[in-house]
Amino acid sequence: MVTSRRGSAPPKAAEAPGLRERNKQEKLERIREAARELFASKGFAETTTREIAERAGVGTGTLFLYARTKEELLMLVLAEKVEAVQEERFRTLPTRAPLLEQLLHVFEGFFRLYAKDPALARMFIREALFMEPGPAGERLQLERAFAARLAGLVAAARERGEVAGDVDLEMAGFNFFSLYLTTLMGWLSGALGPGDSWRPVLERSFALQLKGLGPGAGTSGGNRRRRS
Amino acid sequence: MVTSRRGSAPPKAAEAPGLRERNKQEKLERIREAARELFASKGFAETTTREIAERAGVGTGTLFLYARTKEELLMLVLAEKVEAVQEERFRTLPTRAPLLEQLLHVFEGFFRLYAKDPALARMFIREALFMEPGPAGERLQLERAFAARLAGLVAAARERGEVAGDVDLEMAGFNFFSLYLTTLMGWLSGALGPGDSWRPVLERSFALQLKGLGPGAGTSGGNRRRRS
DNA sequence: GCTCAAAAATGAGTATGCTCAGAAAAATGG
DNA sequence: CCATTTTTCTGAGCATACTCATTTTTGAGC
Repeated sequence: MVTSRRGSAPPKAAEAPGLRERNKQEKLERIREAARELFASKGFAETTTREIAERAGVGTGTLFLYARTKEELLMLVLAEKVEAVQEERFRTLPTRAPLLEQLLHVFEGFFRLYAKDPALARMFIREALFMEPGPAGERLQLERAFAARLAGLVAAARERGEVAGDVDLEMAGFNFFSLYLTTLMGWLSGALGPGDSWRPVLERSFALQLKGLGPGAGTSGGNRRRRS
Repeated sequence: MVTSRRGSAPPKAAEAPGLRERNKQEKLERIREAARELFASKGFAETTTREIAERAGVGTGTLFLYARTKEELLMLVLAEKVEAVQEERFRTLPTRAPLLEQLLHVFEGFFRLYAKDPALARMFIREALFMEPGPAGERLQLERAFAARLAGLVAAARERGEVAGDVDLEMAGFNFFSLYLTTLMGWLSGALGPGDSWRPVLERSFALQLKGLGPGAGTSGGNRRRRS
């Protein structure tokens, strides 16, 4: 038998970290942390990749083994948090509340996250929307999965009788996602007026999607106005 | 009075080209043309600013007096065309057709334009959405103006009785713009399946916005289904 | 025409994202 | 324990977007 100096942990196939893999994970974490700190303190454009490498204690070239571009470093930093927020929001969903309220509950999480550093968030959204898909088409998967979850909310609302039986669930999910995304971009660009709140805008946008434009609809939202 | 050598054209305040202004316009046009040709033949990333400068017959530094960044060169090339398409589409609007048809008429123009070079179009949309506003906030103005025109279409439809009297016109314009934008981005990213058509997607998305989700709505689109 | 101030153009220089040939480190095998 | 192969790391170097001190051009007053 080969002498293994620290015999305590023979590598098992199922969960064999292996020195190599462990080092890689550690390095990735150091890079992530360095990027997070620098982006937060100096901003994205003002941070150089060399700084990040130095702070993470790796060579400048090494950085680009873990992220193909500077923008991917930003993804590394934020994608994690976005996913966490998504999970948390669906976990704490008020399952008995009306659809509109549920949707606002979900999206509020994202707005709150992005509010912490709107400039950085803006860069992140820009990248998330337009990044070239890697070997696997990761980027699209995430959006699709999210739209599907929204469709799930609509499906549940249909069960409750809040929604007509013949609506296309996938399309409904897509539409809500779309309205959210555009509102978010406008908000991050300061187009809603500086410091203005996203909430009433998103709420009215969603309400209009729920109610529709047709003259047949009418009373769903509450206040109707006189025809001129 | 000052001696003006070619006395035929004393500079008038209203429309005084002036040698300076004329040269500037000419140079801008040369730059625009050079950028257009190179972007079209080699792609955006593969084209260097030096190439554009050389082809336009100006110094490399001069380029950045006319466009602050390489991306603004792309705006220079495409914004013009987008505006032209917008005008043309509203001019040829089928004023008696239903709202859905009118909307598709307008947006078809954009999709057709972008279809000529989807990769370039993608870069353009990316820039148009996320460019820092210059001294004046040009970028936002354009989108607002466009959304306002859409709101105008909805207003006209309301006159015709196609749309309920109590809908928020501005919000309706915003929602249609939003649905268009997201569909466009998905299409340009190839998320609708490669070579797939944008039309049915956009049509269904708009139809859902017109009809709404509520169980009260029903008959607007035509075919209604029984509740299960 | 000549002089001079203002505007515009220039291209050598700078900063920085990213590459790649070679070095170092880890696994593998005897 | 050493030899060999495979994987990972590295930083000098490259490409190129953009800057800025200097030069050139324009137009007005005399």
